[in-house]
Amino acid sequence: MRVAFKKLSVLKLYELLLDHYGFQNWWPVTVKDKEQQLIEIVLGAILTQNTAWKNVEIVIKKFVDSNLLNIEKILALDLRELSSLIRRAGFPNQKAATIKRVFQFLKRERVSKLLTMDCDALRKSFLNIKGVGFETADVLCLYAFNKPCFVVDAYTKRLFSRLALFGESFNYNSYEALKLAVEEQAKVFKTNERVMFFKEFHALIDEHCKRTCKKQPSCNNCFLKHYCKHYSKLYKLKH
DNA sequence: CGCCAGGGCCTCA
DNA sequence: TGAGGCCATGGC
Repeated sequence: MRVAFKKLSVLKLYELLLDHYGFQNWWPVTVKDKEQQLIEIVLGAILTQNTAWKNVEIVIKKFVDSNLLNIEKILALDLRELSSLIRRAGFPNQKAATIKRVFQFLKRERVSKLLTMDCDALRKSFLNIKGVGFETADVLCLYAFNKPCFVVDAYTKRLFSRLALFGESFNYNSYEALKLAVEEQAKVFKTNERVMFFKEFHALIDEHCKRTCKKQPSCNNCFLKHYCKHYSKLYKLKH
């Protein structure tokens, strides 16, 4: 017996995920005010670094309840206060320092100006901030500043690698290579559609990996198994 | 109790 | 330039 292994394209994968899980509407925010939403997203992006979102939510709620979603108010906290406030999200010392640096940057450069910048320039300026790596920079560009910017994370690497989405010799460990490959495929969209596509695609990938394509994957229940190189290899081993 | 979570930095080869 | 140690807390 052979497994029917069908190769997926990026856009086909997106369609399948969207059909299966529905619209995710990321990034999740809890406040209504647009300026505060941007601050909530920036905070969440830093707090969620290698941390379960559940813990981030609890910390964000503290900021909301204390009316702290404000650049000046966050900058007015000293490092020790900030660190203790975010303790539950892990790495409190590192993240407190990063939050300070990012909000100092937002204050100095002005959010209104940053919103008018193109994605590449904005991304580069975020990457200059210590504590902001590729993923966080891309999350800020895409979700906080609505720039057309695909976010790669550990889930993306894992899923694409298992699917062999770009073939078996592709370097799925390379952040930039994965990002560029997806952005290349997204050129068929207009800018606004592209932003929405990147937001949803990233959210859907994370949803699928949390539920099914875990470190120890639940391949038997996976609706993508017939498209998956990983599953087809498992299947061959068993038969 | 051990593993892992919506990473990033530093070091060292 | 990539692998490995470290940062910290909480859920399961």
